[in-house]
Amino acid sequence: MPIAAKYSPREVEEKWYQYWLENKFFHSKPNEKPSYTIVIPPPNVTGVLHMGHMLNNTIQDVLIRRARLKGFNACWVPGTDHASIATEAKVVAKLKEEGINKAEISREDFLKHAWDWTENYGGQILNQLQKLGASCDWDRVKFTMDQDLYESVINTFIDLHNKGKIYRGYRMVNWDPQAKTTLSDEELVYQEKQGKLYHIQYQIEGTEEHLTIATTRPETLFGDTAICIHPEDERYQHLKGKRAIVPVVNRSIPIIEDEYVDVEFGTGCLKVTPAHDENDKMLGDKHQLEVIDIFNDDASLNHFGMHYQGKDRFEARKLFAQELEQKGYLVKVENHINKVGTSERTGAVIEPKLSDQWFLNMQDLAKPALDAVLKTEEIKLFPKKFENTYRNWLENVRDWNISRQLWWGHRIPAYYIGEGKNDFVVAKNAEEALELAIQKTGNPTLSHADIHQDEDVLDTWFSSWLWPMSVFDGIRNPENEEFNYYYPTKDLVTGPDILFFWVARMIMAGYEYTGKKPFDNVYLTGIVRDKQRRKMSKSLGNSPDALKLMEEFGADGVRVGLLLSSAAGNDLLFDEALCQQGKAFANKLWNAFRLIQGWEVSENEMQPEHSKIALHWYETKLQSTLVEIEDHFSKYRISDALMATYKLVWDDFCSWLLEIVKPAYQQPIDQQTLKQVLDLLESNLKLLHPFMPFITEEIWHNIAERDPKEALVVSEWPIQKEFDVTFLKDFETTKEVISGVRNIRKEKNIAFKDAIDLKMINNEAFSNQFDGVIQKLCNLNSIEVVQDSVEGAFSFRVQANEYFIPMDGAIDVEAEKEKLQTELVYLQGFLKSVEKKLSNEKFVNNAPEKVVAIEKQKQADALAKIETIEASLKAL
RNA sequence: GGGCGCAUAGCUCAGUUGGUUUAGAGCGUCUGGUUUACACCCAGAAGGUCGGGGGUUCGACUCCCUCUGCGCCCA
Repeated sequence: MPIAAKYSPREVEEKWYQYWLENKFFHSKPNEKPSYTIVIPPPNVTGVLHMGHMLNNTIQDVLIRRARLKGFNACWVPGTDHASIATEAKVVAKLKEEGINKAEISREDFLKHAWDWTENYGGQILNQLQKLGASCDWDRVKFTMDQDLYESVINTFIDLHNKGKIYRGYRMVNWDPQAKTTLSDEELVYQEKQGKLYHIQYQIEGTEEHLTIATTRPETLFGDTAICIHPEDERYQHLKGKRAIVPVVNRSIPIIEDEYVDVEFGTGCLKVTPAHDENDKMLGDKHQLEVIDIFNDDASLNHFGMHYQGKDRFEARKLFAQELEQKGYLVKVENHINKVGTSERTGAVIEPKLSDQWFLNMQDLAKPALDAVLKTEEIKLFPKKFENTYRNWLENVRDWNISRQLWWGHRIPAYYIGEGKNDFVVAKNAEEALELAIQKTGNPTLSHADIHQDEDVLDTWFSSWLWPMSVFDGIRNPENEEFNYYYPTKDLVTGPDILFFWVARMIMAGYEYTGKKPFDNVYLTGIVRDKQRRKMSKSLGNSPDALKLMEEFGADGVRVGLLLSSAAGNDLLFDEALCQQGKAFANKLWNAFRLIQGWEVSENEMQPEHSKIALHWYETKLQSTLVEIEDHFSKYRISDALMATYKLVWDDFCSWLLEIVKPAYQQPIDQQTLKQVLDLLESNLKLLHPFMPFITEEIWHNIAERDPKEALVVSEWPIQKEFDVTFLKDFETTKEVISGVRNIRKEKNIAFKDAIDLKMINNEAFSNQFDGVIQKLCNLNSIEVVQDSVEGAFSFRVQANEYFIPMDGAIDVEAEKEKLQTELVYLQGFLKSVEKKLSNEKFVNNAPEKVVAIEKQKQADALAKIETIEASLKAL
């Protein structure tokens, strides 16, 4: 049956993915084999597949498919996370479009909408991963809000609370006034903004004197409760112990002294607003200042803002500055660039705000996580350079604010009984909470109506940090068979941007709950950027449509394209040309198969010598590449592993082996050679399968009819055998000879179809084992060993050997001489550098013997070559 | 402001404890080629004083210092 000259991925990919699914090849159950587990970094339910996912999941698929071939029980657990902030924002926006206001519906109704949304869009990204070829165990799909995972999160909260690690604190948090929720430090984006520095006069109480402060936020003046000066500031000694009057507000506030004040900045007088600035809060605590919160939840001013009540903070700033100016309090205004924290999700400027939040004490949790990576190296980061970043964060770790003022997520299992700070219990459900509440208060008449659950939910990371455990139900049932079998997992593949939010915290949770690491290796991928090094983003519109890419280049082509340029930890500059390269490679492989498949077989034909030795060579080459690939994989150098395979298949298999064994036009091939070539092709397919799963499976089944249990996806990785390095080297020399002939043919315009003769002076005593190969690839009548230079011939040299191609017609003696001269000059330069080393006594005495021997060998080789060239020059 | 990292061919990157390297790969560029597997191809070639300066060493792309330019993380 003739097959198409061009490989067309579309139907092939669809067909084989279905086949793999039908035969449950991706499904894993515990068995006697060693496990190889990867849990997917759960993409969030709002997402669609983008280039980052493509890269990340291609790498995971390569690892898991290779593990499967290597005889592990490979299990890749897919799933998604609920992304409370992002999802809630999307649902709120969608409801708004439908004319529904979140504030006007119940929590229950809102959650119904959120679940609808999740069911409609949440699985989308997983379907797209299938197009990429991801060999996840789809029977194991998990979602962070599934009942079992939900319970795991709640149990963890209760446990950590009982251990005293979770506490309720009144703290300054990053408040997003648009989403009306708290953000973690990690969800902030600092942006430089052009602002102004306002210099404002405060009257000193009981005098006609003034002091001047400088502030970027005049509107917070309504919350001022002190002025602070540096105790040693010469300029302000007279202010000590006095009080100042807040302009317009007319409140009297103390002037305090603290070394915290930077005398160089602004005027050296600092206004202190403990409710609205982290540093001011610290000063406030130290000096027992009053705390005046002047903002509503949406960052408009409350009644403390007097006549600005209800006005937004930015509008109030503008208007208040005008009022201060009119009333003569504003001394001057300077331009000032400051870094402002904004919300990663909504873009709103963050308002520091004091509020009641839940915190997790990180001190004890951090210790084992730090040791595991840096001391015992139980967990390895690839590339290693991220260890410093990791250390830096963990050594300066701060308590984790785990509450979010949202509805979509795991609701905090705290139930309040009264108004007091400690009037609450933490329990699994309302029933248990009531019991505990009765115990705690000693009041048996309490009913459900008397307790109410915290309105807030937990940070999404508080569920994903359990992911490697909770997907196997390891939190609720730590002794279950699956958890024991699959955990610890093997590799985690993710981006360095979530090293802290997620990776470090998973490690903490792992040690806290199992005493074991959650994974052995963490592979941190680069960020996919465009050719101009810009991050791919929706707003820039520079991200290609992943699905369209796969349509254009095939999933295999895109996978190869992404991997080719993704050295571990380096950002990947994405260029469609790379996918084109991947596609071309698929086509090359396809055509190699077409060639082999098209051969007529002759049962009588004997195997030619050149085929026999070439096959032996390729077997050896494959073995040496196997070692190389293994080494690359052990260091997570996936792109190098791919490149080694790429060159093996394209250069060694297609360009060398197939050209050698290829029968003459319309001639049949002998059975033995065909069989061996097919075997080797099959080995190639195994090596390629992790990178290009679809086309390899397609060719695999075209080679022979096979049962599902013989499918490539579940076959076996080639066995590593001993191999002869010298033999490989000899072939490399042979290639040089062939190149030499080809060069002469090209330079002298000798058509390939014209057979020529080759004569050689065999100074190096090369074996003639590859003569048949040279003869075939160069179209030679004969190869003859001679003692002296051949006159009237073109010549070239390989090492100290000299080769001649006798040709009728004039030889350009001058050109030959010039060529030889160039070679000679280079060799003499080389020789000189070697001899310089060897004549240096210190080198000879100090360098290891082996190194000296190498230099001596270089010297001898160079001398032999020079001799050859000089002889040739003389002969001319 | 504190910390970390990077700088090698036009581009993207290798170069593993200093010594088989007057430096490698892929892509791109250039030259030639339809020899029926593949022009998504074949055969070749050119291209780098390893960011600048200094030092250690018999020997430095590799180690140290410094300058310059980029990047990242934290505050």
